Amino acid sequence: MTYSIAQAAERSGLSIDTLRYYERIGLVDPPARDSGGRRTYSDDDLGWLVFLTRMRTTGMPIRMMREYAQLRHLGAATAGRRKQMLYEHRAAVRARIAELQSCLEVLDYKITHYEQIEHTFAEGITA
Amino acid sequence: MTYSIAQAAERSGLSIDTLRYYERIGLVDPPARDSGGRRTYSDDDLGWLVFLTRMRTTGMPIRMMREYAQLRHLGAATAGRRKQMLYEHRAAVRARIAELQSCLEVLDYKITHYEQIEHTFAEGITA
DNA sequence: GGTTGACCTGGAGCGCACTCCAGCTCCTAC
DNA sequence: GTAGGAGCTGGAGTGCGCTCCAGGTCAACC
Repeated sequence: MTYSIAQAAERSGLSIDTLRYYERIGLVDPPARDSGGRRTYSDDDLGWLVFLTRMRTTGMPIRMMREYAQLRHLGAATAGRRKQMLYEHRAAVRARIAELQSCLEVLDYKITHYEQIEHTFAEGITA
Repeated sequence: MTYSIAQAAERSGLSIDTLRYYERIGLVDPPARDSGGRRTYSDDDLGWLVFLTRMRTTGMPIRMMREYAQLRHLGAATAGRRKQMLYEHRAAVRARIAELQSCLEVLDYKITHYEQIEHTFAEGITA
């Protein structure tokens, strides 16, 4: 099964421009081309794109994804280093979640504060 | 208690340049100045800066913080709208956390995959 | 009174991750 | 055979959030 760039964009959640951009900067291998010179993405290509979008979502910088892609290119010998990268990134994502949760508490506190003001104000009116 | 810009930077976690930048774009009110024309931040100023850094950490865009700052300036009458903004932002933060957690699962899966490869490889050697 | 160091201003520059554009080719359908 | 639409390329432009810089002022210490 192969996909046009439009289909690949739709399935990966990236824009067509972004797909070409990722190819240009070496984040994805150049896909096959049809007789007319158009890109045809394979299921493997799609899988990689989806993985990339997941990593982007977690805030992995492009330069890191590129490094990962290059290691992947070098084959099984680099599996250890790739695993190490994922370990480290996982730790970063966990830290980020913790950070967000801590800020969430501040938000909750602030919102409670606003609700108290409203409450006080309502009492003032009925009193 | 007042603070120099360097002290305010240290306590808020923002850089000196960022403090001046925030002032320039209307995110913080211009602080008082000493006889030599230097900024002197009050405890209130500091409190606002800390709140801003929390919101920035959660990914609130600067334009939204500016809107919030402007509403705050208009006084108690805008409290409802500010609360509404915080509600919406809280929902966004929660969604973001959920998204990160879902990507974390992908990461876990991928890492497990690498560990399995290593395991298989180790067996191959000892066999 | 000279040097040092913190701070000032306006404005330019930067890194990131896209996003858009002009001008072209190619296939398809009528 | 031509009109339309998808895709192609190289390169320029964008938005965000800072960050840096030159050239100056000011206060304090020696």
